[in-house]
Amino acid sequence: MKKIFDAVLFAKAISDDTRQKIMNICCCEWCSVNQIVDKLDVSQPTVSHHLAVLREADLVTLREEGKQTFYTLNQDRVAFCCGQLMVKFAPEALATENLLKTIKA
Amino acid sequence: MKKIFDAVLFAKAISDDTRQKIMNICCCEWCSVNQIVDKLDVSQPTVSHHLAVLREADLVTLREEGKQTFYTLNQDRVAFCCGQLMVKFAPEALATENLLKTIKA
DNA sequence: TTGACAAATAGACGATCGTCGATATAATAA
DNA sequence: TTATTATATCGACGATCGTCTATTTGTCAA
Repeated sequence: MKKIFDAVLFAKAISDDTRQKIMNICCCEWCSVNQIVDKLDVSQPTVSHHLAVLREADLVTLREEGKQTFYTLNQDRVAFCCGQLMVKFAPEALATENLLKTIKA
Repeated sequence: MKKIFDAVLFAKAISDDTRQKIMNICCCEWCSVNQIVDKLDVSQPTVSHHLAVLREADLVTLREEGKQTFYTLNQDRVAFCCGQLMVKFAPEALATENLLKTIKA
């Protein structure tokens, strides 16, 4: 369980096209590994590998159910990481100030 | 001039430790290449290479002055890209809704 | 014009990464 | 039990990446 924010780890986790496709697929719903495989042009081991990377960055949540494992994107974590990026690399941008306001409010 | 947002290109650009260090160094000020080199433990060509990557993603702005070239982080671009990431990968998160509100306002 | 300095580019090398097929693990069904 | 299905792990391979040294390009000063 790595709660702490690591900007490089987060960036690396989302810096691959296949991984971003997986993130989109299970963005707003729970998907089994095979369901994800069916929607992509890569092998099942490749999908499992990418899910492991996303898991490592706490970007997906999983739920085991019998033989199957269902994944869904951890949207709150994504939003949190993006917010941290903004604070770190865009401290003077308007959008960042607004973001901080809504957090404090 | 690539104004369009490419989530993978952005993620790849910021997914390296040295590059993030450079981003921090020239976050809120203009720095020459040598000034950046002096604050890091890598060679000048390496810094130039990383600056080219950041330039490719429109994450830095440069100003040439005589022999020197000054770089500064494009904070607005960083904020924009992070916002796009949130819209794409955290559409249902509260922080994203707030972000969109402040943009429309 | 020559020399010094700043930055970019070229080419090479090792490390990391994305992908695969093969296999292991684990749960269910027959 | 045995067979089947779902997923994870292993080991290998080629591609990409980060770094270096050497060199080039461009600017200014003597």
